[in-house]
Amino acid sequence: MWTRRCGCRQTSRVRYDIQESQQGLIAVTSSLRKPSARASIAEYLAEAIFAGRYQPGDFVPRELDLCERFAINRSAVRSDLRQLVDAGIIERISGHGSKVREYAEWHILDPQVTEWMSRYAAPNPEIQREILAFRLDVEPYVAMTAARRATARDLVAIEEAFEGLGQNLRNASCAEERRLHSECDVAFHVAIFKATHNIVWAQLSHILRPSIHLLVTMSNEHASDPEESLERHRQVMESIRMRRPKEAFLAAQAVLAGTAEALGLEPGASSLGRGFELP
Amino acid sequence: MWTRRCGCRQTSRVRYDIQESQQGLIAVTSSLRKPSARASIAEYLAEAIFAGRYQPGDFVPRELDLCERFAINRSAVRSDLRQLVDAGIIERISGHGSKVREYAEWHILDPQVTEWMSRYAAPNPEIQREILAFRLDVEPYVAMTAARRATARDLVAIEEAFEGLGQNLRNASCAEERRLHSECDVAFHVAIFKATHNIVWAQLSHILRPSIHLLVTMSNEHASDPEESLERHRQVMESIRMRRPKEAFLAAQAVLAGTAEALGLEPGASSLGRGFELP
DNA sequence: TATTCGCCATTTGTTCAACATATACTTTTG
DNA sequence: CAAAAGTATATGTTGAACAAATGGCGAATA
Repeated sequence: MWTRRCGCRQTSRVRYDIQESQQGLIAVTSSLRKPSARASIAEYLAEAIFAGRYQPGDFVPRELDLCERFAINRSAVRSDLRQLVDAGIIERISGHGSKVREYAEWHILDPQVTEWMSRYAAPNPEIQREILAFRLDVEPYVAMTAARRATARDLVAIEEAFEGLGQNLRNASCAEERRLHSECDVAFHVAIFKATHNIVWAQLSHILRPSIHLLVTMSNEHASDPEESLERHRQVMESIRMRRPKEAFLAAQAVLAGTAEALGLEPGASSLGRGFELP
Repeated sequence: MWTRRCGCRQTSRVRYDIQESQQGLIAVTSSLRKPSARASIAEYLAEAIFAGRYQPGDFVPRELDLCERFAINRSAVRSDLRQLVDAGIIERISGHGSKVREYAEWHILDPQVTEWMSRYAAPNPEIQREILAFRLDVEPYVAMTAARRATARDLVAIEEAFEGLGQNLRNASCAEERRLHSECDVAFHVAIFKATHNIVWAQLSHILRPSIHLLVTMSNEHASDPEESLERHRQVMESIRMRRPKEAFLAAQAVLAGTAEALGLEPGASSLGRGFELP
């Protein structure tokens, strides 16, 4: 007779719910309420990997173990693992296991990956610094382009985000307020990328998310003048509205200057910015 | 009794091999030799979608149909469809079908997607033009950055690609030669992106593939002077070697100028290039 | 007549079972 | 001692059945 090794009975499901919460997992769905919305293994593993509990070269638990831990069948586990493979995060070696790939091989431009990065923030600081360096490179130019091409509709999006930025600025104490502020910050920059009316730039806006999120988190500690930051954002917005590309370039640089410092990156290291006499 | 609706016998498998080849599919593996390397449904659908046979809003065949056509089981089909979902190309609607998403929603920065784009080329020309516009925006700056940061090892990669570019330049008649030339062209530009030593830029190098591929295809018709193009590439390489950022910027612009014209994009439209007095 | 409710067909989502294949380690045998 | 054979363990593939979601059709109803 073949003894079951994967499928789990309802009893064991409850058992694992408890077991996992002791290990500090992300919230496992209250399985009794809505059994359809199953806990995503991809989500769990992404969190674990981004947090560094599994590092490049490590092997994540094998399929059958994940089946047990999450009281789920193998097909579902494999489906979720597939997502990590498509994201370039893990590599499946037949007959051996699933290995975490090197950071450089991750598809960090994939929206799903950037979402994980912002959600489970502070992945390895190295990638964060790379992304911020990239932002320092391109954002001034993106703002400049937006100043040339932005339509009225684009301005609406930018302005709405800016308004939200101002409203959620005051009481940065509560967590919810901070989250909203972060959202608006992201929305503001994304709206500018979209205003370039180029599909590549627009998609690149996704990679801002993690670094902006990290920045908002850090700015709580360093606590630079929020009023000043808001004013700098306003400068960017106004320059775009007035169709003044050069001013937009400078204003965007100013916005990033402070944030770069907070992360220990000097603005002068910008690869695109140097070598030019600014207009 | 439950009648089988998905799984197919070996007989039906042969049947579909023939049927599909009549429709001009990509080569279906000679199923008798190596049954392990199964025909990828993802590959087939990607080709069909990129070729425009399924357009945004259309529904691709349902799972069971794909099972039949490719003589494969449903799990495999679902696994492959998952890949297209992760690429943002299709959207699965429970109980309805799998719909092709709008071009703007595709994850065109995903390496897998860019590979499909270059392989099955000529997706919608719109995206191609967007990508080239993006290249016009950033490549000069990337070359400039590379000129500052390139190591000796980076130069080796750049030079090797350049050598291959020269060797496969002469007889552009045969398809294999053209393919090699295209490969080297990609390798050359990718090496420069890598030389920036920024993970984001390095990954962005993937999006070169489709536009370079298209360019090589078109250059067969327009037939601009290949010697001249090679010389321009050499200029970029030398500028990077000599650590002359400004020259690298200009040389890269020159390389792209001709290619832009071939695609009906004026270099002056570059969003990053304008507004500055070049050094 | 128009509208809403509920049934039904279709299609994707989940689960379970069994076997095939690839890889690493171990044991056997020359 | 080394090469070959075998074994343990993991992922890969296949097949079957059921569950859930969606859309459309039709009947009951205001």
